[in-house]
Amino acid sequence: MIRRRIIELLTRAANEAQKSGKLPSVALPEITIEHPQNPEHGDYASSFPLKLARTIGVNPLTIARDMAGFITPTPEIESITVAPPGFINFTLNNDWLTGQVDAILTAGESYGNIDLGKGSRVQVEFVSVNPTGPLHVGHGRGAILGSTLANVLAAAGYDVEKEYYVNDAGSQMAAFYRSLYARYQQCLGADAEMPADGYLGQYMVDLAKEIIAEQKERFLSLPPEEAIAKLGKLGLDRIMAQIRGDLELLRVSFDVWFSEQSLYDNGQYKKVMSLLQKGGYIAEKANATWFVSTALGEDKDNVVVRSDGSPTYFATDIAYHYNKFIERGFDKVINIWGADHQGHISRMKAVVAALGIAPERLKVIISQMVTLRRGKELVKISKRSGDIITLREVIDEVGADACRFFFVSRTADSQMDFDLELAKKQSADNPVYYVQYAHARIASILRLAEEKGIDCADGDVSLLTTEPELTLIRKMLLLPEILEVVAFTLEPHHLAYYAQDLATVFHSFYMQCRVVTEDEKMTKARLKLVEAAKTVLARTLNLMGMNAPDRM
RNA sequence: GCGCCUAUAGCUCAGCGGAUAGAGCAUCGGUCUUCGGAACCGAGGGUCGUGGGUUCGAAUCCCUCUAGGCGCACCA
Repeated sequence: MIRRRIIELLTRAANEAQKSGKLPSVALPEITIEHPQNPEHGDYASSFPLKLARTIGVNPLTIARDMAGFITPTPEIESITVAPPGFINFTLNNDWLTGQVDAILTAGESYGNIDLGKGSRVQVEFVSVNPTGPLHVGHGRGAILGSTLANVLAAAGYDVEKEYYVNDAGSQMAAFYRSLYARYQQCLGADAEMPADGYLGQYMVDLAKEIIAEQKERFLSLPPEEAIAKLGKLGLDRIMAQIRGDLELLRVSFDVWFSEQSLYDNGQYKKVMSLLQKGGYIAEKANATWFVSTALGEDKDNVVVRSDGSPTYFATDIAYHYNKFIERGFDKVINIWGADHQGHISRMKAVVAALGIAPERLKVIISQMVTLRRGKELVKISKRSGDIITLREVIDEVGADACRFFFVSRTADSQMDFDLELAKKQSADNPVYYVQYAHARIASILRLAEEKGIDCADGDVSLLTTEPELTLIRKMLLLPEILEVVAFTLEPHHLAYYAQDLATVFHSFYMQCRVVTEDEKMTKARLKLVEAAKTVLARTLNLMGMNAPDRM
């Protein structure tokens, strides 16, 4: 990656300058470069001399000049200039730039890949919704965030596993089972009351009816406890199938579906509890068992086992993270949670620390709330109240591509409105079509060339010298940098902005440069360029889990 | 009361401590009509919520305040 190359050159120059005595031997600040907004300042610029000036008290412009003298010329770089008050600017060489078109074509679908992760193992756990009902838009946001992030991390050289944690144990599931039993009885004309903490949505009635259609009234005669258990299992399977189906529609897939219950069945829960006990992190208070978070700087302790003997959600999450880090040995674990889990972060970090794991290895991304609207009308999303618009309905209305793009283009930490009316009405203006259109346009050009029997394999890319052509190449070269940023910050929205930028630059090129003309040599060169652009666009769309259509 | 998130153009949002704060939509005005017009080019529009501070330099970092959201369970 050219960005890395330039940073290396600067680092070496700084070291050489120190050796020669032009710069004092002090600890150097980190060398950073950026893309100047003004093209006259080149492709890359470093303000390193300005930063160093502070610590050593030398005129930044002098530092810049001294350092520039130590930068060894390379084929990639056309010129290195020094600009006040102390910038070092780099301009890329045109021959090198055009040569990158061939490089992109050679790389093909792997173009953009970098080796940031060096094969280290990362788990991305996301969605992990309790199987008590259908998914809603908020879950969709987490799903798209997680799957896009996983795609990018894989491209950045990490060994990625995607996981869905199935909460098939615990009190909320118990409430779900009891609700299902009540609806089942009611649908068969029996007298039954919904539990106070029950799930009141219409989908529970539908679920009961589905089960009745298949299983008839056979559970009616069983003792309630047994009926609840058996019905519950059937209900759980059906809801999980529905969730999987919804996620598939969004092109979200998982490598592992991890069962909460298995933590008990496999003894992980017991193991981790005795570990924490030995570490002195467990205390008995008021008839319950507590994790002593206060020993690790937390505000308060947290219950792990209730006074009735049942473990809390926090208890299984402790076992789960023990399993992730210790049993399965992930180097890094990324959890994507909804905003309502914010308060859970610090105590989970405390747990991880108590298990002797560096807390930085656990990254939690909080995706803020999505409010759903139809025009001005707010639609409440609550599984219990029952008045829900499901994720599936939203996908049906706006389509998976638009849905994905819409969610991925906003940072996780700001709340967003999802206006169904607007999403539908403006779907033709949706940026997703703008980007996909660029791809389809290129495909169309390539079809034309094929019809004419033009083979561009021997095309000479050095003919690509005009501004629109070089601008397009420059933009294509940014993809690896974008992947680096996304993998580092865990903020996939940069990808969506890049996709739009790339499409814009292509459309602009298209307007100014005709590809297929009487000029055979130029035609072949531009066909190569356009094919490379198609490669980069497709890769970008695919990383976002979107289609790159040849026709629309 | 405490913790976390947010506040940037009319609207929806980008913005990595750096050189003139950007994009889409909307508005206004152009291009064009031989590779797909679902396109391109241009213009207007901003005291970056408030008030301080750090810095050669702050939308960006620190503090105050205001407004909105989410948490602060022996729910998950």
